[in-house]
Amino acid sequence: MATIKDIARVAGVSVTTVSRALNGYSDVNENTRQKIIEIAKQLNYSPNTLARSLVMNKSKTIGLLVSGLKRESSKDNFTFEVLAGVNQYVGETDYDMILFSTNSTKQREKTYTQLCRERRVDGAILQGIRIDDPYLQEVVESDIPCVLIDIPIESETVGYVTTDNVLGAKKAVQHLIDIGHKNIAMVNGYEFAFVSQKRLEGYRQALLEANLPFCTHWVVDGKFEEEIAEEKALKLLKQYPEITAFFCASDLMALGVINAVKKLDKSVPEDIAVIGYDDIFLASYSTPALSTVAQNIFAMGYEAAKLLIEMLEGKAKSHVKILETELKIRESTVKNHC
Amino acid sequence: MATIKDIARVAGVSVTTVSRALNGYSDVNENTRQKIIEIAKQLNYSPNTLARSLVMNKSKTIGLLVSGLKRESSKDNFTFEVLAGVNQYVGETDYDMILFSTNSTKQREKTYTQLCRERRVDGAILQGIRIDDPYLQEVVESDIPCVLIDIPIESETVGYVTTDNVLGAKKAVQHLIDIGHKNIAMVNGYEFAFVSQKRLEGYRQALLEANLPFCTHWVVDGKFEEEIAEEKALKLLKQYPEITAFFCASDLMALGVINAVKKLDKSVPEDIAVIGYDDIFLASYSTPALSTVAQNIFAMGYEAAKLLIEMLEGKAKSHVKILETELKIRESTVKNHC
DNA sequence: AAAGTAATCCGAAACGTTTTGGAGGAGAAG
DNA sequence: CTTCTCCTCCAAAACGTTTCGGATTACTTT
Repeated sequence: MATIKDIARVAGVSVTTVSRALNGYSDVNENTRQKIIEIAKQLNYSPNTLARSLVMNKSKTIGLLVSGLKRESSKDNFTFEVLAGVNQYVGETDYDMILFSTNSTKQREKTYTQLCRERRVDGAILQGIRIDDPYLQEVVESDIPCVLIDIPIESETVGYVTTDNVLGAKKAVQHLIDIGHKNIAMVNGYEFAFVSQKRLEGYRQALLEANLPFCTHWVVDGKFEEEIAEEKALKLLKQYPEITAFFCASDLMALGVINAVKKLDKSVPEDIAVIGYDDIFLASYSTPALSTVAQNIFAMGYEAAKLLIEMLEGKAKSHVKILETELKIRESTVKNHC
Repeated sequence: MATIKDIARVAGVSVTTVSRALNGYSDVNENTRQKIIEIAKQLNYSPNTLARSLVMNKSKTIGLLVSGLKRESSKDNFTFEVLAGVNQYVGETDYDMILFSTNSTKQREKTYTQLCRERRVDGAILQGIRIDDPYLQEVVESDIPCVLIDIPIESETVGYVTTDNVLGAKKAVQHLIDIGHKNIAMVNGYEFAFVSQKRLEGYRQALLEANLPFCTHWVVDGKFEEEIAEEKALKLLKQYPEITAFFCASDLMALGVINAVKKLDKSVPEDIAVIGYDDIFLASYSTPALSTVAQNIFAMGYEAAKLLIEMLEGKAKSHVKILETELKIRESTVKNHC
């Protein structure tokens, strides 16, 4: 493969000149530059990024660290959409993306930090990492610039992007209230999840502002899983028949709740209204079509990449980016006739 | 960041010895080795992959070239599952994966080959590239080892993985025949797609073996799109009311066909049976649940990565891998009572 | 005692770039 | 004629590794 040396030899100049010509420095004569470019083309020259990175001490590469890259995770394509978003922005720059995933058989006992350091990525984006993952601490404490998705940690080298979960939840619950519901239960995700805490807060706020009582017994954790949500909702409905609406912290769980309702021979939305969160693909296809709070996950990936690269280039004004959500009203919520 | 030199200095040996110690060569005393390893740990040493790659002339990196990494492609999560599969296998080795996508704004006018050469990937996997994409030719003609997904090209440096599309289609159509259908139409993808050609072949074989007529008017192209399939099916049903079953080259198109049937106030599967191809996530969730030919797309990614890395290490026996498909019978096909 | 062998180590070159600190020459200004 | 400035170029060092071809020492074998 042709190198800069080959070009230098053919052009009868030094490697320095070739390097500077190709990189657009001004201290090389325009004629020489053209000649060099021409020769480079003829020799089908591609610069060796490895060598360049080595000497420049930066690789123009960012790492995407995910943990949800398993077969099963295609149900909610959260991971995929983040990835697509990151990829989109990265493609608009001269950076490339390298993918690290934990679900590798742990035979290679390497931490994220080691992977990042070895591959000399300039920065990293972390997605799907649990808040209690020891690696999270490690990465955050290392000097590798990184941006987190849906985990609010901020420092000199760390930023994050998330959505306005409080407001999103609030809008959903307010919608339920608007259409006449007064007894609204919530199926949350799980206690330690940042988004769960925020969505609970939104739920609470909406109730309080409408002068409705907030009752902790009406809030259950569904662990973001369809089956668990179904089970919990079933219990709740049996115990508190006055409940007429559910706010769920994920669409998948909302589908579970709908199943529960059906099992009791009631129907959605006539007897019980259900609203989800996420706007996964399935939401618009299920029957009844699911009302939900849409998060633009693609945008989260995009913004995460943007933020990271801005940080790397030293032109990030802020280290956090909060995206908006959008209420999507479909068939699973409708005016309450009670 | 600590380098091999730092270790050498502290240990009082040469860099050569450190390198050889760390890489497990036998010509270094076990005591020295232990001391070196100890020091390496203390200094929190991580090898610089860039430098290593540069001198070894291989990067232990493979490139995944996809074209379908757009927001919209989350409907059929083909791309995602391939990626997950590739990632899975790669994670089991000491390789890493770097992602290239064409949907980058073309401001960076670089071809795949250039990207691969610049980043010095050892090999590449291509997915979602159209058979008439000029880059395909370029990559295949270059000396970069690569494996293609669903494109049957084979050479010294090129391999591919695909599923047995002829057999898959045949099984689907035979199933329709088994349950009593005689007038079976097909909605294919598009003419130049390799898989479309094969599935058509399977359709034809099944008909012939059952002594049913093969009629080209009953085969239409839906371009793998839901709406187009719906439209074409509508026309077909109006023109040939004797049709009682559809074999579709993708699940998405099958959903379109079901819509068409509904528009004519007929029902699936009672009036018209429909079978799809792919087994996308939606297939099992739609009503009626869609019978289909399942492809293990995750496995395709996995096997592609496996094949590529075997090729790179010179221990690939064959350059092609053909995976099996599985017929999944759900609600959209049922015994024909006509 | 000489020669051979095995174990352990090391110097230096190489990989392909970028960058630093000038060098050489031509023309302009004094 | 001398000095300055500008333009164009270059030699060499540096980045962090691996590897080739010995070199040294100690021990065995003749």
